This record gives sequence, structure tokens and C-alpha cells, in this order.
Amino acid sequence: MGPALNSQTEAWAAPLERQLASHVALREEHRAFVREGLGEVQTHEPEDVTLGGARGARQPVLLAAGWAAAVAHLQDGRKQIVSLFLPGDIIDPALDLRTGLTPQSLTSVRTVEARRLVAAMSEDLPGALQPLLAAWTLSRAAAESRLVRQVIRLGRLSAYERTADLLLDLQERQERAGLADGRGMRMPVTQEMLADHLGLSVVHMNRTLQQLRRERLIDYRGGRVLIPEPARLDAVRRRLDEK
Amino acid sequence: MGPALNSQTEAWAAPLERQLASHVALREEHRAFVREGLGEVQTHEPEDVTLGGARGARQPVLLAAGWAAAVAHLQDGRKQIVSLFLPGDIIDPALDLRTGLTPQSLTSVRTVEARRLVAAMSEDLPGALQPLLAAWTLSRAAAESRLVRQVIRLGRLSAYERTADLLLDLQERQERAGLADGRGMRMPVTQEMLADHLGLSVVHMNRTLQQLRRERLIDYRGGRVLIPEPARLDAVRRRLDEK
DNA sequence: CGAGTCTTTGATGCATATCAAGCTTAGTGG
DNA sequence: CCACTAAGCTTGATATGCATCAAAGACTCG
Repeated sequence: MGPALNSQTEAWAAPLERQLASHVALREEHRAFVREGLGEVQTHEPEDVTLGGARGARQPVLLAAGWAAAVAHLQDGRKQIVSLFLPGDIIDPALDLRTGLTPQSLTSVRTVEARRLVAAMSEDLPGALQPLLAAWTLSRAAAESRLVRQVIRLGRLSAYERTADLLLDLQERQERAGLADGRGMRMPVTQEMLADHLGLSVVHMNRTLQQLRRERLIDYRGGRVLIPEPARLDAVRRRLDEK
Repeated sequence: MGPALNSQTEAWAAPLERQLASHVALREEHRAFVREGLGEVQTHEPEDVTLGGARGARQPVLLAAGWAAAVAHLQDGRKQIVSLFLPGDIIDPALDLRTGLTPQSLTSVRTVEARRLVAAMSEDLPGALQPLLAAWTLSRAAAESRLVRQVIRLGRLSAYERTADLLLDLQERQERAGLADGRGMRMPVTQEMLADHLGLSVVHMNRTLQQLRRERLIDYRGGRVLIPEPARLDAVRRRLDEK
């Protein structure tokens, strides 16, 4: 289960660069700065809990490929996936793994050491890099908002609504990272993982996905999801009231 | 529903000072700095949504007395109380109210303007104030952890476990603020508010509280809760597995 | 003392969990 | 290339936790 090394830090930064650029337009100078803050590439098998290093010595990493999660384990075996990490996301132990959460790869995964980048973003940056900092901040804010959204989902939405809401969120995130478009997105995780994220049993997760499929709100097969008419799915999800 | 003014910024800082001191020992110098960062005192009726100012112009405030909440309203009238604020807590719009959450008083409430204090804590502080900054940071981290804990509660705990977990959390927070001890704590909110926080119906909230009462895990009457044997209640709550 | 708000109780229904088993798919080794 | 296996997906039957509906006590306040 140990990670395999790989030292070519090449275009692994693309999803991160795109995600940042989706918030604030960036120049090549900014993208280069991002790449320079990255280090070693590592490959991890699914279920690996050593993302960012061993427990107690974890460092920030960029998730370059594959999906990962911050997981809470209860004593009796129940699990809650608190948040999902997609390619282009930064997994920062200091921010994302408070409270004894364990980072874990869900699929096989490629991570890139990002300690220097994360450190740089909390220091004073030269004026020319301000747009980068702004993008970084917006990206972090989006991650925090997702946690709030997750509370609302689990607290007040039905299984059906939760699922619609999550799928739209995943689609949007992958679009920002350049990993999805009108022709669909990857969804390389098992229904059990989705269930653990949405607080449902596997069986009910399956039935809920089938219902969405039957009503042609999603087209889900072979680890891919297509949302033919986003507006219809969006009507299922319950929006916050802008009171 | 509008707020009433009141300009004596006296000992309203006590719960905040105690909460901070519960994380890192503080000297009078630190406490004085906290008080100097505070401004006008305001009184609000229950259900007031103008804590910290009107929508769009909200400023950080210290909650000095009474309970408040960050609430999400769904279009069809469902509500989710995402987080609770207790005396001594800072309500910072930039951190606590992302994603269209509305701050709202649950009881009648007293707030103190805290813009200067919050701003000061994000600037470079003289060395002598480092302990204060450390306490502040720990206090914020605890608030963030509570959000994660809330996801776990709603996602994977039963109504009974959720309630036990929340009550222990409230007891600990109030102890830190000097508002509770072995003789119990205040709980000035309606069961409907608790239900909206724990993702339950009022009726089921009521039955769950009664069950805890019947089993003598809590003594709950007249807006006060006593936990006679914390260890027993703690056994009900499901702890995270320290794997 | 009357009117609202909150709590409590009972009856009923539904969403979701649990249990059990069959099916499908992708590996794996012979 | 074909069993064989294991993981994941799907389906049916049943159980249960929690929601909903309705109404009756308890408090609180003017």
C-alpha cells in the first residue's frame, strides 16, 4: 500500500491552474509561480491513508489525478466522508483535516508535494502576484462553503435532493478544473463511497441513482455521468432562499 | 425588531476573555487588549437578523449574552441551523456566514462591535501579545472543528446520539466561557431550534430529549440542563476512532 | 383570564435501513 | 481462453427510525 515515487513534476499542475484561473484570470507568470511551488510526484493505490505523508507528519499536497477524501471513522465501523478532493484540489492538513479526519485516496491517485506553494500563499507576495493570491483565496473560500453546503444537505435534504445537489457540485468543480464539459464528467468512485459521503446506505444510494436515471435527469454508466439538462436537475436540488 | 443602542462597553467581554484563557493562559495585558478592540453594545430581540449590521454591510461582533445562530433558509421554508453561537463567541461574517447564511438571534441577545479586535488579530502583533494570538487561533480552530463534527453528526449519528453529542459540546463550550459547571448549564432555546440544528422534526426532538431524561442521562427543565454523569452520556455519543 | 407559544402525547405513514441473494464485470491463474 | 473469484451493482422483502398530522396540556405574558 506504500506510495511509489516519481520525480517528473510536469503538467500535473494543469487542473490546479485551471481551477485558479476560473476564479481570476491569470497570466503565464502566475502559472509558473504555481508550478515552482510544487515538488515530488507520488502515486498512491486506492484506500491509501498516507497522502501527504504519515499520520502526524502530513504536508500539503496537490491532488493531481484521481479522487480522495477526508474521512471520519466511528468506533463501530461507520464512516463519514466529510469532504471530497478532486484533481486540482489542494489537501492541506492544517485546514482540511482538523478533528482527527483521515485523508484517503478513493481511487488510485497522483499527488504532488505542495508545501512550498501553500507556504508562499500565506506570505506577503509581490504586487504582480496579487491576482494569483486572489484566485487562491477564492478557491479556498469555495472549499469552506462546500462544508457548509454539506451540513445543509445532510441536515435538511432528502436522499434524492442530496444526490442531485452533489452531482451538480461535482460537475461544476470538474468544469472549473477543465475535467468536464457538456459531454459529461468522470465519476470514478463506488456507490458505497457516495453513500458514505451523503449519509445513506449503499442500497438506498443505488436506488436513488436509479431513480435519477429513470427520470433521465442523469446518464450514469461506466464511471461517467452526463447531466443532459442541468436546469432540470437544478430544480430538484433545493436552493438557498436569498432572503 | 430593530436593535437598541447602549454604549457602556463594560464587563461584556468576560465570556470571551475566559474562553480565550481556557486555551492559553492570559495576562491582564492581553485581556485589556481584547476589551480595547471592542465598540458599541447593542441589544437585539429574538429572531433578529441584523446582528452585525444590515445584510451586505455586516461587521464582526462579539456575542456577549444570549444565543444566536447561522441559519440557512430553503425556498420551501425548511431551515438548517448550521452553527450555534454562545456568549463569548465572535460572529465574523467573513468566516462564519459564507454561502448566504443569515446570522440570527435565537434569544434576546447582546452584541458588541468587534471590528477593530478582529482586524487586529490578523495583523502583526507585538511579541508580548503572542499568547493572545495563540488563544485566538485555537478558538477559531475549535469553531471550524465544530463544523466538521456537525457533518459527522448529521451524516452518521442517530437522533439519540446526535443529541447526546450536542449537549456535551454545549456543556464544554459554556464551561470554557465560565457559564457552566458541574451544576449545569443554561439552554435558553426552544426544542424547535434544537431540531433545526440537528436535522430533526420538533416532535422527534422532543421524544429524544424525553428518552435521555427518562434514562437519567440529563436533567432538563426550565431552560437548564444538568448532565449528572458526563461519562454515561459520553458513552452514548459515538467518538471518532483514533485510527 | 384569554391568547399565543411551547411542550407533550397518540396515531399513522413514509423514507430509509437492513437483510439476503442474485447478477454483472473485471481480474487472476490454470 | 476458460473457470474461478471478488468487488461492485441491483433487486426484493422486511423492519425501523423519524416525519407528519392532529390535538391536548403547560407556561407566559399582557
